[in-house]
Amino acid sequence: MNDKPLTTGEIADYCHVTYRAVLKWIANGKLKAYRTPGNHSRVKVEDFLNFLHRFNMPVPEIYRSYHIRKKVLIVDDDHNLVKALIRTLRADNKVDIDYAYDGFDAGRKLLEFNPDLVILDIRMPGMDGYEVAKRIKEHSKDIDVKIVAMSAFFEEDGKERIMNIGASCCLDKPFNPEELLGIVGDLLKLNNFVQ
Amino acid sequence: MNDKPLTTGEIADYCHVTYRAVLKWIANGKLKAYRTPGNHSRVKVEDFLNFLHRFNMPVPEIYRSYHIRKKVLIVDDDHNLVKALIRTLRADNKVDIDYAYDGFDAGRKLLEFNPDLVILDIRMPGMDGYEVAKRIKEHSKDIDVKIVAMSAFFEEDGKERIMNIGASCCLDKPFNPEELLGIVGDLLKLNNFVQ
DNA sequence: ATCGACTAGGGTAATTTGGGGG
DNA sequence: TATGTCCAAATTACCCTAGTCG
Repeated sequence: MNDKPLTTGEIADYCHVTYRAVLKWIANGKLKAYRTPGNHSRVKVEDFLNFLHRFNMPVPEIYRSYHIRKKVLIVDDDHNLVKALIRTLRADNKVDIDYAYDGFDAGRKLLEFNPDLVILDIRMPGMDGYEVAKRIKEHSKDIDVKIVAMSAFFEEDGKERIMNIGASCCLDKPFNPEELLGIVGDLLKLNNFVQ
Repeated sequence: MNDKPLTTGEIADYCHVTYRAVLKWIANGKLKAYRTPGNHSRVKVEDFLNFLHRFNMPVPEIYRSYHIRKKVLIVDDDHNLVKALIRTLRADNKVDIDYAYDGFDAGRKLLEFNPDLVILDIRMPGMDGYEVAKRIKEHSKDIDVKIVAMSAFFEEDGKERIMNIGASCCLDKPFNPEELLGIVGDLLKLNNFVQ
């Protein structure tokens, strides 16, 4: 499979427009791209496919079977629990994983790692989980990053509150591996290989 | 062969109307289209030809020999059987395939994938196969989506009932690959070109 | 370093969209 | 109800030259 970054011309061909239009898409932020030192644009296959998906555009034949490997970010201060989560997800081998032990790293990795789903501990020392969830949702207005809220103890209106912010579901600690994999697979639609 | 998506202007020329009329066709759902990020419409050749056929409009010279690839949707909760069906159909390589494991996805993909034929398991947990068949037929009043009913066990009046709803035929599980390919090829007239 | 092919960017033309009203 | 026409705003296409890529 070819995962070589695309030039504006190639994208123009795939989308049946001129490269001039593609440049505009990049310029106004609709299509994410980086630049070579010589100021030419390159687009990662992943970004291109996300773009196509967001605008309901047809996927080129060559990329039909390209499986975008989804990314999961784990945010929890409990190192052992993070390791357990990683073990569970890694055994399934369907997602790429990164983690953060505190709010700062969580914010950094949100941009750097650019996850599709965040497993978020609501109760962490020195960090308001609800606030973090809100930031994630703000950051991802048109990307739709899923949030799976976790906690050993939800205050009485906690679950409702976090769901209102935009979490997809709440899980109690300790977590059930099967349940977790089911939820993650479901949210990321990991079992569809067609289209 | 040219399979580049069409603009409203090109379609207007082919159909001898103004592009304004084409836009209306798209707006009221008669002609399926997608949009560029800049909100311009593009129509896949396949959708254009379906449209022409449905309204008995003449096919432009250039597309006379264009072969529309038919689409088959498999609806069954048995993952292994779905895989077996996909293998069988894929080996024949005459149709595009998608599948759904439950009623929700079946409904979604009916609209999204827009199949020409549905292979439908009548007996699925949490879903009334007859009801699903009825919905498919309602949805496709002027598209005529074919239904191939499948079941490991038809109740005594089951076959009659599903045929009355509009299924084209009934198959027992396990299925016979040759028979399936024969039926699918027959129903979709896979050896004909666009007239 | 040279070459052919491609890309960036500006300016301008052509096309598309949406609304409103024949 | 469907289509043709007029309008302004937006998007895309086409022209050019300079610069980059491989």
